[in-house]
Amino acid sequence: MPELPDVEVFRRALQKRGLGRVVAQVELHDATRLLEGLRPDDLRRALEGHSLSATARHGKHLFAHIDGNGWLMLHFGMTGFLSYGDGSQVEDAAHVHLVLRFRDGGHVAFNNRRKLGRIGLTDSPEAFAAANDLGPDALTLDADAFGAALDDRGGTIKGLLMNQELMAGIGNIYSDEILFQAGVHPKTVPAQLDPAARRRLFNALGEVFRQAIDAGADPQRMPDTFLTPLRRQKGARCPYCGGAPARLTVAGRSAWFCPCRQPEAGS
DNA sequence: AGTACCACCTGACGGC
DNA sequence: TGCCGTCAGGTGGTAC
Repeated sequence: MPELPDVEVFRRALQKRGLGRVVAQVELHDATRLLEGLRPDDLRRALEGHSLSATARHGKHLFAHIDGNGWLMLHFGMTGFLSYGDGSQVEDAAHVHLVLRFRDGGHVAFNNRRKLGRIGLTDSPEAFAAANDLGPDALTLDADAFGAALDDRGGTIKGLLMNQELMAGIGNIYSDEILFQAGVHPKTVPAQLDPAARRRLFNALGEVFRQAIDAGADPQRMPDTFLTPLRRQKGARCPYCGGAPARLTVAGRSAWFCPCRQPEAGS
């Protein structure tokens, strides 16, 4: 799930349900891999007795400000999400690796089935982004900065969009959706895209993310012009031209696209 | 600079 | 039903 829109939906939920609540207890389960260097005690010391006082997001990373004590960082990998409860009972506990139990009796749980996510502490989201070579959040780019990011770039536009050092937040699913809406083939060489195509991509990025966030990042609630809900669906048809979506491997990932809406450059 | 492949994990799904 | 291969929305290392 977790690309920029998904994480933004998680952030809004945390903002609504976590803000101002005091963490009484930090519970870790089989979380060594997720902590990576951080000791369980560091996390407990940072959080216990403190309230969550703000939320932030940079690309696919979610941050929660710990009142007077730095920031908690969560990265969701391919399978992570947050769940909430008013009581002590944690849903799907087998895949929950971190629980923040609030003083008021409720909790928030970090569910991460495949354990490909990360839990960390940082001085600030900005410091974290800088230390981890993350480019600007994809939703904060303006058209000029986006266009310039394509200059002198080889490889594929799909690979470029997913490069977190250039812009943070776009992953496999949404790179396909942005390319589909913009009518650009995933293997196009970035430097060869003309200004009009760059403008279409920039606009598609903003529109796709805005609409996906509005849909709660749930494919079933996305506009019927979206390709995302049609992935891997037998007999699916392109909502624009009726053609059959196809699959290719691009930049090592599975790319879905519409061959008639997104013709290969030069063809 | 960019890609290919492997690794990390735990499933879900399709074919036989 | 069971077994097996393949694939999965992320990222990091290494090799080319």
